[in-house]
Amino acid sequence: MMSNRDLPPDIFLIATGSSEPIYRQMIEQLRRQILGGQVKAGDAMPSVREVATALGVNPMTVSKAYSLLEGDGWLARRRGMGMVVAERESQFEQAESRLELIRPSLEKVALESQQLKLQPKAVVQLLSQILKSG
Amino acid sequence: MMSNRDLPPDIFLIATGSSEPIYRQMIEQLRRQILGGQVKAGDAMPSVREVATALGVNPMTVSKAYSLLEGDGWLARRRGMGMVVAERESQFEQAESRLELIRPSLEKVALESQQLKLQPKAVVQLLSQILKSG
Amino acid sequence: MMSNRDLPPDIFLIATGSSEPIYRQMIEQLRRQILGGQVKAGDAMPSVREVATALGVNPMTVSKAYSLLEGDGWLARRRGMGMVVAERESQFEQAESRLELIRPSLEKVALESQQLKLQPKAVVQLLSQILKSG
Amino acid sequence: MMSNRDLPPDIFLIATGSSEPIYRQMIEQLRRQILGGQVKAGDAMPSVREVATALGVNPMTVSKAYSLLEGDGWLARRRGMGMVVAERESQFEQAESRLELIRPSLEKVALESQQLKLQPKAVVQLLSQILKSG
DNA sequence: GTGGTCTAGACCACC
DNA sequence: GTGGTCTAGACCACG
Repeated sequence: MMSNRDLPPDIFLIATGSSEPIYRQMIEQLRRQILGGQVKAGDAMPSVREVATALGVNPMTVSKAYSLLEGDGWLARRRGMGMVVAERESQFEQAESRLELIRPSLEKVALESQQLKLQPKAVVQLLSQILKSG
Repeated sequence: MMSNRDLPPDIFLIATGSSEPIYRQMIEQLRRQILGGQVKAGDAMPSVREVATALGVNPMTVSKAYSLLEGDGWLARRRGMGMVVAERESQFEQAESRLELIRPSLEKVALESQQLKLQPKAVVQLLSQILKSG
Repeated sequence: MMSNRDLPPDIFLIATGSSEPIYRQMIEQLRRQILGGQVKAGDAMPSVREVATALGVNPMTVSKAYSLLEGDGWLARRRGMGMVVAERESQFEQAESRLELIRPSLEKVALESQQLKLQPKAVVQLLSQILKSG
Repeated sequence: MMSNRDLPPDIFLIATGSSEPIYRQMIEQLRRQILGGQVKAGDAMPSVREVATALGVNPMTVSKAYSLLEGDGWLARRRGMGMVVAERESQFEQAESRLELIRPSLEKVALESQQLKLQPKAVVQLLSQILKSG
């Protein structure tokens, strides 16, 4: 099934203070929103200029993010008509595969917990609480 | 209570592939090991040169990590005799305070989970499993 | 000798994925078909609208290709009756001249072969094979 | 086997007149030189600034080429020490695989030949001649 | 010294 | 209107 919505520029939430580059934040956010199903294949991305003014960043920064997303097959260019979310082999859409994508962050948590000598139970409880409140 | 062990160079585990700077990895790891109690006040740090060769990184990188750790009061310089883990006010040693140090990593997990539309329960289970196996 | 066929819209084969602009692909293809004799002076071109819908491209793109072909004397406009393939001085119709038109593509092949350190013989054989199978 | 030469800036030959973007020319050239064996894994790339001044282009243009090559696994970053040609799974190093890389250009030749109604034999001969003279 | 990021502004090709 | 490319120049992080 193919979606054809026009996505608004505010699909991106940029933390200008973060040390993570703006274009990287955009890439990661869109990837997760595609994998999470909030954004679907066929959806029309907001134009580079639109996003740039909405976020208050340079158009080239947005363009860089779009280009890299295109290079990795997440977006497709429609010449002279902007970009759309690309059709993807659905292998990653499975819930199990998505769960695997969170593993690296969880392993980071595990390493830090161990070095802080924290009780596993306490860490798990804190995560549960954060997940519920979010 | 004062410890006087000579710490080995392999207290540091560096992921050269990671995007996190090497000196930052070293800082965070030592901090957590001090807070976790694996490394104690009075322990003698391995020399810059020793660590550099063991890890295969630039001595200046190790030196930078040591200097920053000294600047934050985690290490103390003993003239001509290398560095030792510093005495600290025990405020951070409480388990509750240590638990707070893991919160940022957990919040990152929460954000990613939400964007991947993962079941909180599944994420929590996966973390439990990783914590047990580690 | 003057031909008066109505050419079908599928004389154009467009690779939308290619980096070469659509209008450029159309121009090159028609030029080669005229030079190769598949398309003859007097043949009636399909209308802009016809081609656009058949190929799924923007009518303006087709129109641009037609205009440029007209500007170079490959097509002629008959008021109110669409475009026809123009009469040309036959200088290019000679086989030797046509052969020269393939030279740039061959030189590209030669450069790539050299950088890939391929055996000239192997490249020539592969081309022979492709030409036979096509 | 690992090479450790310092590559000169003139491994790149840029046609500023070409419609192909500079950074793309650089990417394609380096890829072919790696596949052809002229440039080997472990070779140190000339610095961005060095290449930029040698070619008379903007450092960001060179940087873009390097970044994309890194993203595709052709180059590896050594933090603070420049870039090196990356180790690759040797699957592409086989002569047969390299030969396949020339196929798209040959198919383009075949299409053009057909539309120009050229004799396959004449095309093959012309290619042979160009390959010998190059 | 190295590469990375971002900005500002210009120009181009395509539709 | 769309995205792509390039320049010039600044600043930063890393080693």
